[in-house]
Amino acid sequence: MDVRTLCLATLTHGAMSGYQIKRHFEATFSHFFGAGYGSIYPALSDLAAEGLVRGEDVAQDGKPDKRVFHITAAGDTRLRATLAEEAPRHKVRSEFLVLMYFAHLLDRARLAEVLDERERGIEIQLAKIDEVERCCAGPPGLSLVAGFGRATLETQLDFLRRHRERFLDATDAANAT
Amino acid sequence: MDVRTLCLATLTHGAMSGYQIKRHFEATFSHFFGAGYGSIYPALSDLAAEGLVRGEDVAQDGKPDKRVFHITAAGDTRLRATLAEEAPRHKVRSEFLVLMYFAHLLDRARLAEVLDERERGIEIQLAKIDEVERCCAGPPGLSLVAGFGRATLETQLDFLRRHRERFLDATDAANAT
DNA sequence: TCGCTCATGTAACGCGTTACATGATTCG
DNA sequence: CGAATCATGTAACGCGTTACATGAGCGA
Repeated sequence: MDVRTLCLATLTHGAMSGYQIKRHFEATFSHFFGAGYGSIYPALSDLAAEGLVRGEDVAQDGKPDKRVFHITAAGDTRLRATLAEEAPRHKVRSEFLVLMYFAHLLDRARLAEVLDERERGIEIQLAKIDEVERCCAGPPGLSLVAGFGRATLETQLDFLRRHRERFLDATDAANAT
Repeated sequence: MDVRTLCLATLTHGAMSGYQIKRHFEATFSHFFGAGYGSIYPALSDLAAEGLVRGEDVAQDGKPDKRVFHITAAGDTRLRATLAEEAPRHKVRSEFLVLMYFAHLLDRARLAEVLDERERGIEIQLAKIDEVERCCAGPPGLSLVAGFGRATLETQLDFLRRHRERFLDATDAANAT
């Protein structure tokens, strides 16, 4: 599944501009999917060229014009077909865990720094999840996905905190700073 | 951090061929990092060209020759410098969660299928983690990373099982099959 | 004999990331 | 006055994924 499909799906919530879609991505599923303008704008152009979405320029006062896209009937049909066929993947690519695996090649201060950074990252994502659940309406899947993310992140944060000393000691065995 | 660095780091465990490195990746951290031959072999060639590793052809009986690589002093220096500087990322890209978020666009049978598949995937990864912890020696980071992975995956599996009905019902609200 | 494992690579392709380019308005 | 927000895009680059090409043993 690519950014194109995700944009198409997002537009089932209502008409939006590329900028708004990006904001929505960040607020709603930044913890499991990321996309930048460099992916979103071209995706929207492609979708429009295929007739799956249609865009209209809207003038705003005090703000730049925006191009608001809405999904077409053809787009809806295509979207459902795509979601029904595609085998969904779940990929994790953690350079953080690679570093933890090779902790014995790091010094203690560096390890502590990396650990702190990861904890902060998790906390930020948890805060975003709390916020989106509190303030925004969404499809039924929203609370499920938020719950999944919260459970995952809380478990990881808890693990990092409880084993902090073990992590830091992984460095001392082979590497006396 | 790219596959090059990961290969370099892996060679600190001892000399290995590209094929063996791939096997090692799969056994040890398939749950948080993936790499195919198309990345590994070129990475090894590059590293050799830079003098960070050195490879020797070894004849085997009953099996094809292999090119065994070992890390050089320059490689070790570069590796430690790289690991000390780089800001490690932790990325998740889950098409599965995207699908769950848009569950209302799916029918119940499809949702059940997707859920089952994800559960199976998690079970496979958990089995791999158990195996690598039982049978293989490794650096101190191994048990930490394995524990992190197990905690994460068990939480997710538990969440999927406990909320299965809620997931399946997310489809019925808007979409009576 | 069929298919799997061991073994090494290349080449094209797809896709996302990053940087760049531009510009009005609002808030501190 | 400077920074942030709103707003849209392009272009190059990097990197991983996939498919392809080849080939000898071994176990069912």
